[in-house]
Amino acid sequence: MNISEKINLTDTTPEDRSPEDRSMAIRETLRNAIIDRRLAPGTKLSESEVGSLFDVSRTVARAALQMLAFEGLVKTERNRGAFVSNPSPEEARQIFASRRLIEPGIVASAVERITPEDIAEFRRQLDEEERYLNERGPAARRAEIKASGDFHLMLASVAGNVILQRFMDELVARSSLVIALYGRSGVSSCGHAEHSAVLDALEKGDGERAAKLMIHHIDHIEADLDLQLKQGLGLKDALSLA
Amino acid sequence: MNISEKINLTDTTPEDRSPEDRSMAIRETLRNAIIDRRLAPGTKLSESEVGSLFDVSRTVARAALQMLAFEGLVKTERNRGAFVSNPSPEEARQIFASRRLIEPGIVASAVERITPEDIAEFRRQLDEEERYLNERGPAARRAEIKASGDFHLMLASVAGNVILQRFMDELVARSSLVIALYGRSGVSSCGHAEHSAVLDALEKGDGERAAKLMIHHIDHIEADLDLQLKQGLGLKDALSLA
DNA sequence: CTTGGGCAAATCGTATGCAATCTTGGCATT
DNA sequence: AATGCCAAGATTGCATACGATTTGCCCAAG
Repeated sequence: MNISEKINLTDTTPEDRSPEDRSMAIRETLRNAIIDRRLAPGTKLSESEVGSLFDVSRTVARAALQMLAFEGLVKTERNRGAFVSNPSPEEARQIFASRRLIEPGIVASAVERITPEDIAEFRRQLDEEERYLNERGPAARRAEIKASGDFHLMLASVAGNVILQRFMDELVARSSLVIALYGRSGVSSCGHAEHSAVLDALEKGDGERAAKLMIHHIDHIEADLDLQLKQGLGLKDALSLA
Repeated sequence: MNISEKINLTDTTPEDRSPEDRSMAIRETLRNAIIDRRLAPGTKLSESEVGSLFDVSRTVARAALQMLAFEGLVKTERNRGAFVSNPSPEEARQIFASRRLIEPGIVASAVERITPEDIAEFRRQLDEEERYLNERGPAARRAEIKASGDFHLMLASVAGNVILQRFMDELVARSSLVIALYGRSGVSSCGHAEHSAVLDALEKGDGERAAKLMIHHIDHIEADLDLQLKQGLGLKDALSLA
C-alpha cells in the first residue's frame, strides 16, 4: 500500500517552507498525519519512500524520521526501517501518568497568565471542537481528535514554559496514538464538556478547581481505554502490525 | 583550542560499542563531557571536528549533534554549526519550574516501588557523593556534580516511568549547564545532606515528606543561582558566547 | 584612521554511491 | 508435507562529493 494518499503534503503553508529546514517541515507533516491517524500504528516509513514523496534525498528524510523517533512517534529497527509507534499498554499508562503529573502544573501557571484574548481564542477553539463533534464521518473524527489535543497544547502555550510545552507536545501526540489503538467509545464526547469546564474555571481565576477538573479529564480519557495487558508474549508486536 | 583534550573517548566501555549505533555512543560521550563541564557553554562543536575526533564521517557526527540539539544541550545555527547551549536565566527558571513539577511525582512513585536493594544502591551512591565532596580540585568538583545529578536520575529510574525518566535525563543535564553558568556558591554542599534526607524519608515509606524535601532541595539549588536577567537585548546570546 | 567592498576559507546542507544486513522466495532434503 | 538452507532482492548504515551560505580578512577609498 502506498502511503502517499495518506499524507497531505500541503498542510504546511508554502511560505513557512522558508529557504530551509525541509526536514523540519517533513517532520511536521508526518507528525500531523500520525496524530490524526491517517498513518496507522505499525505503518512502515522507509527512507526512500518518504524521500521520494517529499522530493528530497534519503538524507533529509532520515533526519525527519530520526526526530520523530526521538519524540516516540516512530520506532526504528536496525537495518529494518522506521515504523509508526505501536505503544504498549504499559507505555500508555506511563503516558497518562506523566500527563496527570504535568498538566495540573500547567493549569496552575496558565491561570496566572491567561489574558482575555487567550480566553477568546480558547472559545473559538472549543467551538471548532464542537462543530466537528456534531459532524459524522471519519474526517470529522480525526479533526475532532486533533482539535481536542490542540486544547491541551494551547494551554501549555499559555503557561509560558517552553520546556513543558515541548513535553506536552510529545505527550499529546503519543496520547493520540494510544487512543487510536486502545480507545473504545466514541472518543471524547465527554471531552468537549470537560474542556469547557476547565476553561470556565480558568476564566474565573480558580486554578485549584481548574487543576482538579483537568485531572478528572485525564482520568476519563484513560478510563475510556481498554488497556488489558495480554502481554507476556513478545510477539504481540507482530500481531498488532496489521 | 582543540576540544579533543576535553573529551574522554574511553568513558564508554569498548564492548558497549556494539556493532552499531556509534552515533548513540558519541552522543553519550559528548553528553557526559557537557554535563560535567569539560565542554563549556558556548563551545563550538563542528561536525567535521566531532567526526574526526571519533573517527567517523560527518553523517554520524551530525546525527549525534542532532540528538543533543533535541534535548537542548546544544544549539545549532543554520550554516554555522552546533554550540554547547548557553541557557538564559529565563530558560533556567523554566528548567527548575519543570523539575519542581515532575520530581515530587517521581518521588511519590518511587516510594511505592523502592526495594531494599535500591536503598542500598542509593547509600553507595551517596557515599560516593560525600567522598567527592571532601576532595579538592576541579576534577572532584565535576565528579560531585555528576554524582549529584545521578541521584535524581536513579530516583527516576526507580519510579519506573521511562517517559518521565527521559524528561529527567534532559532536565538534569540542562540543570548542570545552568549551574555551571549561574551557580555562585560551593555548589551542593547542602545538596548531599538533602539527598540523604530524601532517601531516609523514602526508606520509611513517607512519600509525603520525601516529596516536600525534594521540593525544598530544588528550591535550594535554584536559590543558589544568580539569575539576574540583564536581558531585553536579542544580542545577549552573542555577549555570553565567551 | 576609519569604513566599505570583495575575495578566500571554512562550514553546513544535500545528494548519491557502496557495503553490510535483513527479508523473502524457492528448492532440496527428511 | 514440513523443515532447513541458500540465493536474490530490498533497505538501511555510512562515507564522500559537491554546491550554498556565512565569516573573516585584506585592501582600497574616503
